[in-house]
Amino acid sequence: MSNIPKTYEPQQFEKEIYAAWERDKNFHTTAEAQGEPFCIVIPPPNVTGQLHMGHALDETLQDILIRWHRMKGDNTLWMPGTDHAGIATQAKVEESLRSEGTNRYELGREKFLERVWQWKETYGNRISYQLRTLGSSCDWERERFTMDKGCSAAVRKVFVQLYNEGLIYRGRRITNWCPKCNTALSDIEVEHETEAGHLWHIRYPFKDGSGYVEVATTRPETMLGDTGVAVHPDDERYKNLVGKTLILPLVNREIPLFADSYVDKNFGTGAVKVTPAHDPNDFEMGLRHNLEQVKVINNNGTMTDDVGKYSGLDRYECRKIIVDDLEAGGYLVKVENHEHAVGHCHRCHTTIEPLISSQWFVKMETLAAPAIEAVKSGALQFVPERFTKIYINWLENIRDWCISRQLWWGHQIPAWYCDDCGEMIVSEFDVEECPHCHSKNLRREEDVLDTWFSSALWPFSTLGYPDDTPELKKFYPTSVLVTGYDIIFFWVSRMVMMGMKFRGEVPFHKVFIHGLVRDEFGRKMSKSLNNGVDPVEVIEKYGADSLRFMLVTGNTPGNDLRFYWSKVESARNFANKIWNASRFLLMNLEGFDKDFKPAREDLELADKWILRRLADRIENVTKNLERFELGEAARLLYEFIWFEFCDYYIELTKARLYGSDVNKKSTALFVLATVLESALRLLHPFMPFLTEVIRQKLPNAEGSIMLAPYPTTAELKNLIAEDEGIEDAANLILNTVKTIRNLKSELGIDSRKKTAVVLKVADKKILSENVGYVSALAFAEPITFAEEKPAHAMSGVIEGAEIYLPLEGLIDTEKEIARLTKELDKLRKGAASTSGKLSNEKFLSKAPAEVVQAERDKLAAVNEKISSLEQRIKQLENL
RNA sequence: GGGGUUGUAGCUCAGAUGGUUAGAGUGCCUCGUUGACAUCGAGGAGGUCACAGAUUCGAGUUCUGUCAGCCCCA
Repeated sequence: MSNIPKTYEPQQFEKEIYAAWERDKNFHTTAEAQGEPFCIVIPPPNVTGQLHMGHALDETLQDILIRWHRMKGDNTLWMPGTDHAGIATQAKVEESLRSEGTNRYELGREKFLERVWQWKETYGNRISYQLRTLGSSCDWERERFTMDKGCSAAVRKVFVQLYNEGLIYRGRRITNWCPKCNTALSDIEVEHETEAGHLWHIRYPFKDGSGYVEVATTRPETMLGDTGVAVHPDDERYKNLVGKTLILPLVNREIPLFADSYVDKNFGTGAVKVTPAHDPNDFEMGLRHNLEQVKVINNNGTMTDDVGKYSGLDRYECRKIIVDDLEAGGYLVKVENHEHAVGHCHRCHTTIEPLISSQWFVKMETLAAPAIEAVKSGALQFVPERFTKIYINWLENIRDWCISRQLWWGHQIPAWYCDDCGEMIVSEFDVEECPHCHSKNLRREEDVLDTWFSSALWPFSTLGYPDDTPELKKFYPTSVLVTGYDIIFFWVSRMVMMGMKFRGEVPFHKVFIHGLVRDEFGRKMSKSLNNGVDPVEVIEKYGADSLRFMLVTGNTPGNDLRFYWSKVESARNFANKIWNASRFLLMNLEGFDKDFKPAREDLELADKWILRRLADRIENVTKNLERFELGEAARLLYEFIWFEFCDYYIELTKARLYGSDVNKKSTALFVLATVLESALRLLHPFMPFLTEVIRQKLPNAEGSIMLAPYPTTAELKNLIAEDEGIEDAANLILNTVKTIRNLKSELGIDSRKKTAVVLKVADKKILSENVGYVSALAFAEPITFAEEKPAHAMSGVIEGAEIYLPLEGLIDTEKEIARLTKELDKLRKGAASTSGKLSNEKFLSKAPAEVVQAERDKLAAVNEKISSLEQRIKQLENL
């Protein structure tokens, strides 16, 4: 049996291990395979993007669930793939064109798309390969892309059906326009931020010269497009004035003063200028009151040609000049400071301009209803549950979804316009001839769909839809969706709506929500701050296992976490610990019989104890995995492996390993190997590489660990005896050890220096049978048993034993008395609180019997310790 | 304005369904390298669980309010 190198160097094996898994098709499954289906579809990363910490977290959580289920024996499928990310990808290619001194319009649509596909080919695989370095066990043979043939077919089919049912419509509406990205955006792609602005109060004179109305606005430049002034119908100040005509300053347009209950009487002057072409609320009012829509701002954020001297000015430049002109004309009453929410493009952060244009929309209300019901009925569950409310609240207040984008990279909308008869044809298949007038002068709609439209179909398009494939039958609905809370609206809700609509079932049963990975100061990692930590760099330095373990520990579902290099180091140290414990075992296994099986009666207390602890961990790790408490599961494994297995159990086997009794040595080795091997399997979903490498070296462990069964307590049935008292005995021994260590430290004795110990115990059985354990862990030798308290000695009292370090000459009696008195005070306080409870009638009558009994036991034990200490102190005082 | 969330050791965070002496990692202090590991071992200091009420025999945990931070929506 070969051993492993002295230090843990993940760089030496991670790539190789992954390649072997992939080569052996360990990630692949089929619809026909055995087992309960368990399926996760990956949240597709941007095809031309690169791995960031958010992906690393998302992937790690998914891979843990996937590997666990695969080991459990489920038919486990992790569907990988990437997203075409319309705006982001197009922006990158446009940027590269700009550096070449050209642009997409010069190139033309076809050539431009060729360039994007080229771009995708060049960078498109980078993200997939980076996911591999994390250890993600995706079924790569099934990798998909939102613009591949299948996904495109799904998009077309869905679009056409929704259109035919009247759920998709085209309309001239006011939409959020990004002047920089040069496209319309949906409502949720707009981020509102509070900005310090101004409120300009402007006089609008009546045509008949009978005075004026004062309006207040945050955007004076839009006044050029005003076609009315509105007041609240109940506003006494204006009641008699409604219906009169105003003259728009600077423009001299005649506009009506009208009443509409939308107006807030308490805001500004109670009179609001109405610009139907540049404000969504004004647009609605304009429709209600038949107001003209005068567009004064272009798509690129400059003023239109129809506004005289202001034409061509940038919108903010124009604002300044308008204000100056108003002031010069005597129209400006006052300017107030005013904070207000301003919409920004979530991609480029440019201030959004609401503009009227022809766009495509999805009618949401009928689609939202089943998606709400799915959650209310429990068919779909959020983990943690609190996100349910956010989801429902959003769906209940949903507005129609603007799905058209003025981009070229994406799914081009399957609609054609007949230039001869004006007919619009929406069709799943390309159209050559107008079905109405048979003209061939057809123009295809130039707009593409919002990227999220195709992502919304992801859970079934990747499984084969629109074809009715075996995979779709087997794996839909998928089991869990793992994603960040930031895309519940963008993605999760839309998948549920589309899933309900086109499959009649939820796309996934559970949505496991995680938070964001922040930098060490708690800031979002972002390009503009340049504070992102590259996971690839972390993997290169510390290994994927360490990164994964760091990401999953110390975190609860739905909460953000901070990235600290020290946390990665700590995870790496854990890996190193496992590595060295394994190395120790492998070293000792050399030359020993692999097939040795101990008889149950050969097992010592330590063996029984560690096997019990293992069984306990198997149970609790599994329970926490089931509850999606992955951090808690990881913590339990950390504690078990480091503290119980390494710090105690390994130390306790050394006497046998270095002794001459072959049977004893073999027994110890067997238990060591058994426990380590189980622990590796338990840990494998979290740290896949390390566990694989080590397990391959262990005897009786065949094949890849990722295909081995996940540990169950049933495996240990033959080893774990039902004898009572193991836990108590172990506690007595470990407490004795801790006390001796403590006393030695108090005396400044080197922890490894052998020291004589005297024990005074009522029941000698456990300690005398296992005195070797105490000796090994506490470096105590010789250990003797006494009936009397030795006079010159440091002492410690625990439940069931008194411990003495008889070190005449080293003991300062005064100090020792002081130390024991302090200890005594502490115990008395504890006893007082316990007996207080026990003398409380209400406690005795209302608390459950076992709680009362526990308190009684506690008091008895404390009292025993107290009297022992009191005697000891008296004894010392009489010296 | 509505909703959510967080407030526990110097720092970062765990603490299901109320009952532990409130834990871990990291940092700090003391000591320790001949037999797995200094990426380590032994010991230690460090907490009015934001604040105020309420419920309860019993509250870090439940409820109400206050304060502070963060997020989402309007």
